[in-house]
Amino acid sequence: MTPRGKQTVRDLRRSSRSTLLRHLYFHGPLSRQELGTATGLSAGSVSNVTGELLTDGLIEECGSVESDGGRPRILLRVAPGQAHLVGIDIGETQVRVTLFDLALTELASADQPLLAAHDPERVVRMIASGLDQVLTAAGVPAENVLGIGIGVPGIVEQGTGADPGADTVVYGQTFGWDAVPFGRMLREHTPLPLYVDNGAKTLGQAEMWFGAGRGSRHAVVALFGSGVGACVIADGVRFRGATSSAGEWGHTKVHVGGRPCRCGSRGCLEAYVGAEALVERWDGTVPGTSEKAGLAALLRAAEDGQPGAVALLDEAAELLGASIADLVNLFNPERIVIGGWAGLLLGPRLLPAIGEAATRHALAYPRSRTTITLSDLGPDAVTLGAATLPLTHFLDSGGEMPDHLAAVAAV
Amino acid sequence: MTPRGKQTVRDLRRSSRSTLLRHLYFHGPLSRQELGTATGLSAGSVSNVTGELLTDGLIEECGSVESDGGRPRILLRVAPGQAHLVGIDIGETQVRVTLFDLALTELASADQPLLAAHDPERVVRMIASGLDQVLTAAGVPAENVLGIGIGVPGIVEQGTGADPGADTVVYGQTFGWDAVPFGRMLREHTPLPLYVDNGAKTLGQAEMWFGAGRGSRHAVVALFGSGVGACVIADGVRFRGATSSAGEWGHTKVHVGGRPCRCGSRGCLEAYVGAEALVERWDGTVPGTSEKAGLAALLRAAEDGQPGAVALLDEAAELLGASIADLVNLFNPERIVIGGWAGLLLGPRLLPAIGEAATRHALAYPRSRTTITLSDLGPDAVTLGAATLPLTHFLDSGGEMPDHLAAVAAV
DNA sequence: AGACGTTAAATCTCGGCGTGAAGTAAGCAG
DNA sequence: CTGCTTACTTCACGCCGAGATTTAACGTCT
Repeated sequence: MTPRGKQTVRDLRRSSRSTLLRHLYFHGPLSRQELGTATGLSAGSVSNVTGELLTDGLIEECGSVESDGGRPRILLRVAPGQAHLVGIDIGETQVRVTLFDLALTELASADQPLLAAHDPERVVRMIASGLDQVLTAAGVPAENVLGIGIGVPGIVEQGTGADPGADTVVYGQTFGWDAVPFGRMLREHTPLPLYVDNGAKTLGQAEMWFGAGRGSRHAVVALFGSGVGACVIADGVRFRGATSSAGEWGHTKVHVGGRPCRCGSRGCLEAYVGAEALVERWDGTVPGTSEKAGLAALLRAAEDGQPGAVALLDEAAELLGASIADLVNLFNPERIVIGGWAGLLLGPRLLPAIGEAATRHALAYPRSRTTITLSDLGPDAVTLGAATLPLTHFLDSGGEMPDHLAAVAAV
Repeated sequence: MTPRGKQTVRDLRRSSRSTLLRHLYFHGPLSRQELGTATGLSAGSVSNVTGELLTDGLIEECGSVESDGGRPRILLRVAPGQAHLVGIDIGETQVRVTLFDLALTELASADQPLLAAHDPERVVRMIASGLDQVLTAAGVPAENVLGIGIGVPGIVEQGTGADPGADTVVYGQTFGWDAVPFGRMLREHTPLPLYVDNGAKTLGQAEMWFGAGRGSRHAVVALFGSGVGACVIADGVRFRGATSSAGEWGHTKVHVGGRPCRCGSRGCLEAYVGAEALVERWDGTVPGTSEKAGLAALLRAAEDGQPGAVALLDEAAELLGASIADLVNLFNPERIVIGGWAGLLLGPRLLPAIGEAATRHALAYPRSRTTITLSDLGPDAVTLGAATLPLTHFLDSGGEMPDHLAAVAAV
């Protein structure tokens, strides 16, 4: 059933390198000693592997800590400037390209407005020029970039071949993208490794690494914006499903046959509590026109005690709670994180009611093992999460520098 | 984020053994040659490892196939009688204990009726006596049994220690079991390795190994009986969630605030389409009394064109389709298998309508990648699926014979 | 200052692994 | 019986991690 590939003795080394690199990355500077006890590797192997990583320049010594009378421990850490990462957020209104170092501190950013036209070719050109901008701004040569992570709207079908990023196909209903060969188009502009995923999913990744999901292995990051989405993490890994489209929470039904939804079905969660739907139901605004202002107005009205607004938000909390209860029943997560701009805006007011509704609607046992919290990440989380895609690959491979260097040089 | 443990060079051998054993198990008799090309191992290693497995008695030679003029290929297969497995189904009305050989052919079975009293202590004693019965009936010594897989109703919290099966705790609302230390109680009667899981989940396992889920890596087995449950398989592995209770599909909402459900919430799927609910809505029968007959009567009435019955079944198909659409959106499976006794009974009539409703309610892209089929397993699938639990462990470990032999001998 | 104890890290030996090449076994055709 | 083809086995090699041993780097005590 689960055919794990064969392994040679060299894979052991890769695995050791990966384990040590990962541990150093997430648990700060550590001595070889601590590294050994933490990872279970013998002191000899730690010495051996760290020596290799040191000569590769992937890690570096950084000070020492005295030990009770003996030789001091030398601390090791991942060398942050040895390699770089690019995270890209293709949003509804702009394309944002950010360059990070290995420690994911931001080095340079380039925003480009994306008004009416969402022509794929145009977006790709904007990415290419943004890439140029951030690299020259930070003075980082392209061959130092481990890879480019991109968060796009819509469903992303991952490639499977030797260059999977270049085979990525995007189905973005909001952009009118239907089976756009996004990876292939990008590949014509850059030889760097490409990692494309849904923007909500990269946001979820950021939340798991640096936000409210930190420390949990099973979580659902619920994203509440114009639409509603979710990113499911199972056992520390994003749940993708057969074609990477798992987690489309917004079109789960809360009232079968109820309000019509833009997806063509009726009674979807999004048709009730998506920001677009809420604003429309509140003041009849035409969809798409300044949702953020409309939602803020709805929130102010509710805080002023206006009955219609209060009722609308109460209903939203009830439905969100019930639908979160579905997530609890189906995924049994340790934690549910509510994010997205609408979630951040309404969260402080709605969270207690949502939690209470979830308790009423979910099975008692899994609900008791779940906490529901608000996201605590800023607006740049999508690019950050996108950058974790190549970073994950880097750590998994034990710090393998991609062999695109030659390709970059050749271009 | 994903700390994979360290590995020593000996783990390689375990991995190779597991790969070969697995491949032989699922892809029938094969020659060493074919085994090598299929698994990617070199011919030398295949010879080496198969030699080891042969002397361990785990595999055996079985005939040969001529090759075009050259030395004939010697076929290898897993030795079916070398070890045995026990699968147990704790149902609403009986406890069934079945002994299998390694090829999962049934050797002996013992049924014991379980009427009103579902006292855990009594159930454990019935298991112990059933175990004795099947072992003596088949003449298999206890130390030949690799382990005991048990499907129980309710939520199962897996243990984590050195003897995880013995730390299993069961929360079975239908049986009135609240945090029953089921594993510990069983451990007092047998030293054999224990593997406990929810009965619906073991049924799902059986479906994936031998039923309609065969060949898919991402699937949802939807179980439709008195209640409604599901078993989610992601990438060939059962999706457990944080506390093994993932997949509680029956209490997802189809109409928030709708019909009251026995779980305490309202509008759950189970409150509309569970067999108990259907029968009650059809003829007002008190819950629990001969649901199967009631459901069959409902089906006959619908086939006779009785409007109430037709409407009820049409609504059930619509709701099931909508809720299956939720599963498609959230889990993005390749296949959805509808099983359970009620599913088998109503399936032939409802399947077209369910599929059509699912298409209307799910997102187009993931829906187009999913097929919805009926289960094709018999009523003994729960024990079969339960037996796959120790079998999976056996294959994963590369054919490790548990060291409980000493313990068995000592008892 | 120098010897000593203590702890950290490097080095070395050892058994074990899978690969790939070379060698052997087992059938068939002429 | 010879030669050919194919299946399998054996073996040298490079590499791995564990564990023991050695070296390094400090504080402290005399």
